Formats: sequence, C-alpha cells, structure tokens
Amino acid sequence: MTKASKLSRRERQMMDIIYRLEEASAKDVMENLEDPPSYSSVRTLLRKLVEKGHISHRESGLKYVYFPLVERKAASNTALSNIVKTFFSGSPLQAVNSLLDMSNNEISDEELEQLQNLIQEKKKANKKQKSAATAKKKRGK
Amino acid sequence: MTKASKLSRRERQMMDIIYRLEEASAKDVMENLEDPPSYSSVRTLLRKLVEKGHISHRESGLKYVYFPLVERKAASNTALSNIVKTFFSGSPLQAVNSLLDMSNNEISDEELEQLQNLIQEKKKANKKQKSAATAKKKRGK
DNA sequence: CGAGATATGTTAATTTATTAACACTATGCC
DNA sequence: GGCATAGTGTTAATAAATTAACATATCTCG
Repeated sequence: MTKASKLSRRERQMMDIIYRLEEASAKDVMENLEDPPSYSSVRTLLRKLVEKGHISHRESGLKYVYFPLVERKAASNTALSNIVKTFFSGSPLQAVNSLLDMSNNEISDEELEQLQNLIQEKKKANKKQKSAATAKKKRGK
Repeated sequence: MTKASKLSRRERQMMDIIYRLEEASAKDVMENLEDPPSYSSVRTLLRKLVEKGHISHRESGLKYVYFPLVERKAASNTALSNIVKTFFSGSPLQAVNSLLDMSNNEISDEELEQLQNLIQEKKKANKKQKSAATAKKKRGK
C-alpha cells in the first residue's frame, strides 16, 4: 500500500493543489479548492498532512508555506504508473498513444519533431544497454 | 467538480480494480484490495457505488458482475488530464517524455519505431487540420 | 430431501474525515 | 496605545466512510 493511496478525498485534492503550485499557503490551497470549506478547516487538514508526513512547511514572514515531502518527479511517476496499470494493461506505450490522441491539436509540429528526436535517442540508449548486458553475461553474472 | 473526484478512498481503490479487470465480482474486488475488509463490507461499498451511478451490475448465474458506467477510454482521459495538469504544467508532451523515461528498458526498439510512425501520422494530420482551418477562415468564420 | 457453500439484502456500530468555533499572537497603521 | 487584519493552535461537533453482523435465497450434490 503506497502512502498516497491512503489519502482521503480532501487530502488528495489538497496534495494535488500543492504539487501543481509547487508550494502553497493555506490561503492558496483554499482558493484552489472546489467547494472550499472554511479557512479553519483547510488549516486543520494541512496540519494533518504534515503529521502524516506528506508535506512540510516553512515560515514566510507571518505565514506558513507548505510543500510536498515526496518530490514532484517521484510523485508523478507513481501517479503515471498507477494509470498505466489501471487503464493501459501495464503498457506505457498505450498511455503515450492516448496522450498524443487526447491533445491532438495542442501539440505543434515542432514539438512532435522534438519528440521524434527524443525517441531516436532512446533507441540508441537501448542498444547500448543491450550490448552492456550481453558483455556482463559473458563475464559470468 | 468531476464525479470521480468525489470518490472516497475505498471507493477509488475499488473503481481502479474494476477498471483494471474490466468487470469484477464482489469476490474479485475483495481479492484485489490491499488490506481487504470483510466480504460484507466490500459488498456494501459496491452497492454504494451502484447507487452513486459509478458502476452497474449484471447477473451472472448466481452472482453479480460489476462494471463501470463511464467507459474506460473516457475515464483514462480524465485521469491523464488530471496528471498533466497537476504534475506537468498542462503539457502533455512532458508527460509523454516522463512515461518514456520511466519505462526505459521496457519498451522495445520495435515499439519505439511504431511510435515514431504514429507521430509521423500525427504531423500529417496536423497539417491537414491547419489548412482546413485556414480555408474556413477565408470563407468568413 | 437437506446440509453446505455461495450468493445477496438490510441494518447498525464504529471509526475516520470534515468542518468550524474559539482562543491566541504578531503586524501595520491611525 | 489600540484596533483592524492576517495569521496560527487547540478542541469539539457533525457528517461521512468503513466495517461487519445477521437474515435470507439459490445452487449443488450425496
């Protein structure tokens, strides 16, 4: 059971906001919540997230600014993995396909070209790793 | 506020399982839950999900088999959109990049090539849409 | 037939999440 | 100084989620 999967509904909403904004005060969080409860309630939940070890805060002048303790990259990887597992039979490629479909027009030709270059590089990297693995085997492990 | 964002923790876990398996009996769901509660509890929650309109069931012999009411494709699009918004500043391309990074070795050269072809097609499609849009403008809308 | 296994339906207790009230502290400024 | 403003800390009431107990129905097979 991953830590994130234990989050309650509101906690999840708040974590998403904090990740999106990178860091956020209680006020920021409240303003970004749908159907926001009272300021007081938001603060209580923030404190709970701190207790649970999901976020921490630093003082900024008078107020607190909250930030995630699991870094963005790791959190997004976990989230993507879950989606791949749940909706794409474990195939990241299918997920990529879906992303490209969804955002048909939003991605420019230029960006598509960048992506192609990226894939080209990955192909190269794959080859390297493959030969490295072969060499390793030959050395007896 | 999207429907899915109103799900409680357990409900979310159960929906994920049902999407992953395409359809599932109460037993299936229970077996796939982490820290599963009693069979009785699982069934109560399933009934609640039916009430809320997230899933439905059909009879299969003696038992019920549950399935999502929002189709897989739509649900995965929503999930991906949320991740793109939360972790990738709204850029689907960044998400694609991350997916390719994450699953470095898991994607074969062959698959990478397929992906390149796919992107090639998208570039063509983009051009068509662009010229269509231009034509439309000329016609005065 | 009748007992065991496998389901579902109903209801209620308990725990957790959610909300907000109230008390307090520091800052800015008239 | 004193008051309005913008914060925080503590605590408690309420609502919702979670769990499970108990009752009932159907199938299976000796």
